[in-house]
Formats: sequence, C-alpha cells, structure tokens
Amino acid sequence: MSPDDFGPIFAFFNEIGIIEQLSRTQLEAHLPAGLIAPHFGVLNHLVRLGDGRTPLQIANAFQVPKTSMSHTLAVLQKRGLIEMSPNPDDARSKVISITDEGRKVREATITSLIPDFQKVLGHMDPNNFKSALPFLMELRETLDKARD
Amino acid sequence: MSPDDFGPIFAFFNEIGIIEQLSRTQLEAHLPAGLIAPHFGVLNHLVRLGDGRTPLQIANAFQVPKTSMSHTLAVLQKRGLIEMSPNPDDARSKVISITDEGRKVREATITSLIPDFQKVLGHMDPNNFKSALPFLMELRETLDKARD
DNA sequence: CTTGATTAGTACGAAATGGTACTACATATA
DNA sequence: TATATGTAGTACCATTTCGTACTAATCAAG
Repeated sequence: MSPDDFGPIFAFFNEIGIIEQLSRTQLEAHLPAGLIAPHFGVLNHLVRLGDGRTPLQIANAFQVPKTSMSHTLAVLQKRGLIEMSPNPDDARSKVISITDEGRKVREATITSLIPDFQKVLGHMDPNNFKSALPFLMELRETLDKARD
Repeated sequence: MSPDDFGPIFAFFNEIGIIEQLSRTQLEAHLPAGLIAPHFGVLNHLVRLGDGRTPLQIANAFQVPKTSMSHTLAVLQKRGLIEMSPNPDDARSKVISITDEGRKVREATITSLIPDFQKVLGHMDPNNFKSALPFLMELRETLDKARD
C-alpha cells in the first residue's frame, strides 16, 4: 500500500458516498411521509434478525450513538410501527418488537421499490453486484474492526 | 434482472451504506472540531475542480438541496476557509473561492488521514479498490441519470 | 420596453444527529 | 451486605438537513 494507491482509494470512497446518497434518496421516495432511511433500516433489521433486541444492540448494529437510535425508535413507536417492552433480564433496558403495522410498512416499501429498481438498474448486469459483494463485506469488516 | 436478483442487490446497497458511515466517521476524526464531512467535501471539490463555481453548481455536484449547501458554505465562510464574491456574470449569484487557510485545512486533513488509512487498510489489496471502481462509477452514473 | 415566468440565494421552521449529563439499575469487590 | 464502579436509556442542547416561502435578478415573448 504505497502513497500512489491513495488516489484510487479516495476515488473509491468518493463513489461510495455518492451512491449511498443517491440510493438513500431513492429509498426515501418510497417511504410514507415522515419516515426516512434509518426508520426503514430498523424495521428491516427487526424482520431479518427478529424481535427481542435492545435499543443499544440496535444502535451498535447500525453504528450510531445510542442517543440517535433512541430518537429513531421513539418515532417508530409513536407511529405504532414498533413496541417497546421492559426487558425481563435487565430492568434498565427495553426490548423492541415490530408490530403488524410495521411489517406492513416494510413490505409495502420493498414491494414498491422493486419495480423502480428494476427500471433504473434494469440494464445493469446483476452479476456485477454479486461479484462486488465479497470485497465490500471484507472492507466493511476491516473498517468495523478498526473503530476502537 | 429477475426478482431473485434483489437479495444480493439489497445486500450490496446495505454494505455501501455501512461503509459510507464508517469511512465518514474515520474522515471526521481527522477534521478540526466543528467541521464535518460535507465541509471537507466542498474544500476538496474547490481544490480539485478550481475556484469560480456558484453555490448552486456546488449543490448540484453534491446532489444536495441548495438550501443545505447554503448553510455548509456559510460555516466555511465564517471560519475563513472560503470566500464568497459577487458573480460578475449574474447579480443574483455568487462565486466561491477557497482561501489559503482552506487549502491548509484540506492538506492537513489528507496528510493525517493517510497513515491512518494505511494502518486500517494496510493488509488489503489496493487492486481490489481499483478494480471495483469502474462498476461503482457506472452505477453512480446510472443512479444519477435516474433522478429526474 | 414591458410584463410574466424562471432562477439564485436566503430566512425560517421542523425534524434528525449526536454530544454531555443525568437517573436508575446492575455488577464487582470487599 | 455495603459500597464503588459500570451500563441502559433519556433529557436537553447545539448543529445539520432540507422543505416552504420569499426577494432580487434574469430571461422570454410580445
């Protein structure tokens, strides 16, 4: 890893940033008014990994401060998309579960997103996404381990 | 692009989001207090593409609303890192230029960032970044064209 | 030239992010 | 058991983001 390598590496992270922003905007166009990407992220997380997680666990999973997640969860609760119960194992803590309404919002978002993605990405080769994944996952893990 | 392709594609964008967040945090750790990634982004933009751009051009380049860029530029100006002059071609508009102090901040940030990147990414193959770049650029352009 | 529509930038407000500090509970050490 | 230290969550606050609405300047059509 010589100094000459950093040009392409900076360019790489620059593209990552722009793609993140454009795809986030695309996602948010399909969310109910007042919900943004982090809200959807939490709903998706709960469906994929199951109920029973604490706010702190969710904050760690998304690499955001617990105080940010606290606010995100409050919005989801206020809209009836999640429930917060006391944690039987730890009275300081809470346990998050998704409601039927929350599931419906996630489903509907994905359902309306897919045709849009298909239209936008239709002419791209899906194999490019698949073959890029292992490197992205390795990079994500590397960056993740580095934050201490 | 069949429905089965969307699993890996969603996973792909998920990784993009996490990597963006982790790398942004890494960058911001090297910025002077009170400056965040968008501030650095603008300074970098001005150095790479030159002075003389209007706020709206810069907002478009970063795909953010002009009202967001207005605030970002106000912070940079208040800290003496950019200058805003009247646009001789259009009295409604302004022209942005980076100051010597702004250049110094950008330089110092990059200089302190490189050894950190080297430590974190040192064991990764730089060729992976280079070979991922063309696909990311194609994807970015595709997403960019789609927003209308 | 004049009038109507468009455009650049900003003021303002609502919501999101994230830091500091606090409370309540849990855990470790004696 | 008593006490000290650590942890989960939140309240509060400063800053960011971005939408709406406005002002001033430009452009287009007659």
